Amino acid sequence: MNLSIAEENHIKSIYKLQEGDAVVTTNALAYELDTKPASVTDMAKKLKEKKLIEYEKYKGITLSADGRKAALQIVRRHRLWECFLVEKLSFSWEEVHELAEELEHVRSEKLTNRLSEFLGNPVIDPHGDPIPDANGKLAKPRPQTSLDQANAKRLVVTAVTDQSTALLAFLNAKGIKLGTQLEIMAHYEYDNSIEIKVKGQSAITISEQVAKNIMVRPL
Amino acid sequence: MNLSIAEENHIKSIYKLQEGDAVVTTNALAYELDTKPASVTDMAKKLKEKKLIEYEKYKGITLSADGRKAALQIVRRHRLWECFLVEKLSFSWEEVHELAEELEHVRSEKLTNRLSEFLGNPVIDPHGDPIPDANGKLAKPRPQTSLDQANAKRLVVTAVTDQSTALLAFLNAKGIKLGTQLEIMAHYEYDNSIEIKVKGQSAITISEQVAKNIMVRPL
DNA sequence: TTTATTATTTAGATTTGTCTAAATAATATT
DNA sequence: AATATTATTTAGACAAATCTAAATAATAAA
Repeated sequence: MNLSIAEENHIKSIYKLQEGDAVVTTNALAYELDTKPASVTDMAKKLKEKKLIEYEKYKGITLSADGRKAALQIVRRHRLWECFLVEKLSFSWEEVHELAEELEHVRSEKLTNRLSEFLGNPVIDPHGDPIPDANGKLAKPRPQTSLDQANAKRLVVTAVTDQSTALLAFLNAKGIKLGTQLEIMAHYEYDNSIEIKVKGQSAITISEQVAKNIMVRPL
Repeated sequence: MNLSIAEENHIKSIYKLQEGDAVVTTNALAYELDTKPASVTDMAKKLKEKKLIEYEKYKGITLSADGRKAALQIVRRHRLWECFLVEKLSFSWEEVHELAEELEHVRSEKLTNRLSEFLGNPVIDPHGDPIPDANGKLAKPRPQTSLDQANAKRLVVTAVTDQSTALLAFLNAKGIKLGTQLEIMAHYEYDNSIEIKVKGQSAITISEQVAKNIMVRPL
């Protein structure tokens, strides 16, 4: 099955919005892809024709087994390129998403597998997201909670759920990245902000919104 | 100036066919791009509009200064990716062209420059072609002749002019690559075939057609 | 349960890049 | 120089991916 870039992008976004099994709505997908609902409807018909999604008028979209397989390949490529950019070309965390967005569309299995090997077959990308293997299998995620709900005192950053450039740049400025060790100093009930100490730095206070998007596990 | 993939491919092929200053014909370009002459005419109008080429009806095409600059950037990306694929991902000589053809369209200067740095700022690619630097400057090519016209006995392979998979696979099978040392044993007048000894191997005979596409310089 | 609101789809248009077939220009041949 | 051949362009069509505006379905509110 040879997918166009537009088709791949739709498949990938459906996968992202589905989060397991949820039905994806036309509007949500249009918003995610920065297009119009009418365009999504058009594409949905095409992808249904190709048996990559299940879709009935007005009933929303889910990936078929084939669609999920395709999505995992795209995600694999995306995350491997992110690793490459960060580890080999010294790009910072927040810069890599857009570039990986382009590189992911080079659909060569051989290239993908060689790249993976070159990187030491990593299983998580620089944002902490798991990288599907050549068969599309995801490493089972280690238990993690968002920082605002963590109860342990000493924690390690394992992922960031909002990958907007703004948040990633903020975290970068504060010296917070994957694997960074944190210590919770205080919770402020008033606005649910949290005071944390980043290992080797002085304490800072972060908003609830930021805390919600930082995933951690106990050290 | 933001070029589409189709526009970039046209620019690149014009650059390739121009070889310095020659005028490129509609038919030649169509053949090179595996499209139809009518399509080339359409694109020529568009590229002229964008001031990337000089073009008058029935008079053929040449690159403008801007067009040449754009072409050199594309060529730079293409050749850097070829280096990456061969040196870092252990692809063989003849496999990399198609992949680089896709990777070259990721138009990020930062990525290109970081990649170049990562590779040690190479000045020739795995086929022996020079890699333009960030300003589009080409290393001046060292004096070289095709193997069928060489007069020295002992030679080094510096480039291959026909990059068809067939030829590259042939050379690969015979253990001939960039930097390979050759010794000319005999010329056969009958069909202009040449007997050569590849360093460390027994002698082989190659056709005139092959010899014409292997560039060498005296050892 | 009507009515209002929101979500989704349809119909028809647009852009990009391509094509075929026909027309025209340039070049080669007699 | 007239004619034949080849190269190039034009005209009109098509597919992919998108859009806007209007129509319809689903859902929420009165």
